[in-house]
Parts: sequence; structure tokens; C-alpha cells
Amino acid sequence: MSLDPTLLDDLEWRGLIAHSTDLDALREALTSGSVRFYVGFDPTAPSLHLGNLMQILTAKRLQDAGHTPYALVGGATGMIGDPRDSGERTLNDAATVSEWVGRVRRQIEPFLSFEGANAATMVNNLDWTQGLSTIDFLRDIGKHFPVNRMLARETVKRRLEAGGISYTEFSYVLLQSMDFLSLYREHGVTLQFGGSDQWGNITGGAELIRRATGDSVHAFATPLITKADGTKYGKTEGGALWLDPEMLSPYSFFQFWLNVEDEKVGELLRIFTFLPREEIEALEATHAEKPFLRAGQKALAEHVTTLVHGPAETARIQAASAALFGGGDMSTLSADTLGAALREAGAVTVERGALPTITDLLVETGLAKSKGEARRTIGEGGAYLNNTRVEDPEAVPAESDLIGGRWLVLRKGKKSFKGVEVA
RNA sequence: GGCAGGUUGCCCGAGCGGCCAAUGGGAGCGGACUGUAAAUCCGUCGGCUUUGCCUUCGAAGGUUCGAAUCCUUCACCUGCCA
Repeated sequence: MSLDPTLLDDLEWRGLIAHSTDLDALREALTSGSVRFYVGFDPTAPSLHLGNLMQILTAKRLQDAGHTPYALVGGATGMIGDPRDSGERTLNDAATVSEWVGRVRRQIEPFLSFEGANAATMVNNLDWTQGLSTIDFLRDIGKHFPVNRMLARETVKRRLEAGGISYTEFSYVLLQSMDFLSLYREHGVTLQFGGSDQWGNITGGAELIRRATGDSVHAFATPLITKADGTKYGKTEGGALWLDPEMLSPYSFFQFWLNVEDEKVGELLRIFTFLPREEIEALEATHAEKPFLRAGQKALAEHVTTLVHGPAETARIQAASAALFGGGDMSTLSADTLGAALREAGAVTVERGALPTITDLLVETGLAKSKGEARRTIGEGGAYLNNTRVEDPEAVPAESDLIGGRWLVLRKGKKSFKGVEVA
């Protein structure tokens, strides 16, 4: 595999480097041979999410440019949990963490190539921590960490002000730093990157390597993506923006990208797609001129959904979105088209001849969490059957409402659709 | 270990015996305006068999006609002292 010398320029142009160690030294390393690099993922949930995707794609960019990935899933660090501002984490038990390790691995694998000269390797930090004795850990690792430096870290400072931090989480940085040292010694890994919230842990590792071996290694951090108003990204009605289709339907995933704010489209295209620079700049120009076309959002939704859920699924979602958001008269749609669309959006089946009220249907489809909420939605004028507003909470759909003889399209607000199939 | 303060709905935070399903802000949800945007404005925001009923104010008891509000015990958190 030949090296792509423009890699670092491309990463910088895409805005993927928020912090870094000496960039000139890194550039030198990246152009003189295949650099072994690592990026870590802690199994703190059964699925990875939006923020992790940025790291996965960045790893793929590096591999595509000829460098060698070590993808670390934190079976050990996941047992501890890195400190975050929202306070002390609840510890997960070993069985849970171990199951999540497997799920996270399977999510990462499709993005990397495990063949060829720069094949990727999956590693688990449990492998080099579980046999380590406390005394060895304190002598070999702990000795290199001045507590005054650890206390000065931003997250720790904030936690101390906001009510304290346990020794467990305070020690997290030692574990992650040890990972870098271990991968450096065992595999010759000389570059680590991660999210900017991990920057303290990442530099901790680089510093540990320097103190323990005298060698200097490379690191960079990707930026934290925020909405235009500065708040955190990655929320949908279902919670975080999960990559697992069981936890967030591909349809909702697609919709998330399609609804991205105008100001963020360019940034997200650069970070989350592999489109070349000229194409992204052309999209941005189109977008600036005619924002109402939302060409940027459409390209973004299509490309990212294809990366995560595949081209076939993406095509189905696009057809579904077109059918549901096309407005107008739904009764002209064929039952097949509509059925496919509604299964993407989510659908429930009810028995023919025993149709429940609109209120009950809103609850059954999950559009409303309780009957009270369903009634409220109807009272607010936010409930629609086949694109027609429903005003009576006790209304029952008629046989003549069934599209193609078996489908009802239930909508709450502007964007939430669910199907009801009468069987 | 001692002393003091705290624990209220998704989050923050009022309430300090009846007028409390509980002020206010944020988030969320719906409507209007739009481009399935942003901003703004309006409404809504425990549950139900909904002119009423049921369950909520860290947990369990108690006082009272009546408690989120008073008392007791327990749990957890914070600060100061040791």
C-alpha cells in the first residue's frame, strides 16, 4: 500500500485536528512510512454513537492513506469509566461490559480492512491490565504521574468544584496512558488520536511514554461537534444517535442528518463523508445560494447512512421519506410503496374489524407515551390520519380510510410518522 | 468520629401544615411562520375509565380532621472541624 502524502492536509482541511502534538513531526512520520496508530472506544453502552463514528471514520482515512490501525475496545477502561462533568458514573458489571465489548467490536470491524500490508488489529486493554498487580501498577505507572498535574486537568478541576470525584475515576488517566505505552512497546504504535474530551488522557499517554522510555510519540484530537448554538450534538427523540439499528432505526438516523442546521452542513460533510474536497465545496456553494433546496443535508444524509447502514437500506429510506414527506394525497400511493415506507418509519399491526380509537393508536404506535399525551396532542391539533388533522380523540378510523385496503398513516406533529397495518 | 446544611416532577430550582399535581427557568412536545432549517411568538408539559379519581416532593414510620411542609429512625450527598 502506498502512502498518501496529502493525508494530513486533508485532515486539517476537514477540521479533524482540534489539538495535536508537534504537527511537523507527525507530518514527517506520516510521509516516511506506515504509521501504526490507535484509537480507543470504551464500552459504556451497547452501541457506539455519533461521536465514536467520527473516530472510526478518521481511522479509516488514516488506513486508506496507508497507515496501520489498532482499534482498541476498552474491556478494562470500560469497567472504570472516564471522568465526565455530569458526575460520577455508575459502574457496570463485568458480564455487561464484556458483552458490550463484543458488540462494539462488531460495529467497528466493517469500517476497517483486516487484510493487506497495513491490516487493522483489534485489541482489548483487559489483556494487559487484568494480570497486572497493584504493586507493579503503582511502581511502574503511578510513579510517572504527579498528582499536582493530575489535579490541574480541566475535568478533574470541574469535578472537584462540583462535588468531588472518586479515586476510581481520578485514576482513569493512568489506565488509558498505560494503553498507549503498552501498544507502543508491544506493537510499535506511535500515534494516538481521539475526541477532544479525551485530549488529557491522550497526552497523558504520550507523556508516560516519554517518561518511561525517553521516546516521543504523536497524538491529535478531533473537535467536539456542537450545534450552532454551542450545545451538544447527537440527540434524537430516542436518545443518543446510536449506530446500532436496533437502538435507533436507520430511518431515524437518516432523518437526523437530513434535519441538520444550515450552518453545520459544511462542517459535517467534511467530517462524516468521504466526498472529495471539490465536491463538498460545490455543495456548500449550492447550499449558500439556495439553502431551501437543502442539497447539503440530502447529500450528508445519503452518504452517512450508506456508510453506517449500507446502500440498500439507504435507498429504501429515501423512498420512504419521499412517500411520507411528499405531502398531498396519500391515497394515490400503492399499498406496496406505502407499506415499505411505513415499515422503515415503524409500523404496528392491528386486527381487522377491531380498530381502536385514534388516541389508542397514538399510544400503540409509540407516537405518544400515554393516553394523556395522546389526547393532549389531538387537542393541540398535532395528530393526523393520512395527512388529515384529527380533532376527536375518540374517533375510530373507517374502513374507507384504509389505503390500499390495509394501511393507515398516523402522524404526530410535522415529522413523526408511524404506520398501522390492518391484517 | 463531631457539628451544620441538604435530598422536590426529565434537569435546575421555589414552596416550609389546608388555596399543591406543586411558582419560575431550561429541555421536550404541539401550533403559527418556513425549507422535514434557524430565530421568534403562542400553547402544552404525572397517570387514568378526565366536570372527577389515583400516584408523586430520598425511604419507612408517627403527629394531625388534613403533611412536600411538623416529629422519629434510616439511607445518601455537601461543607466545616477531628
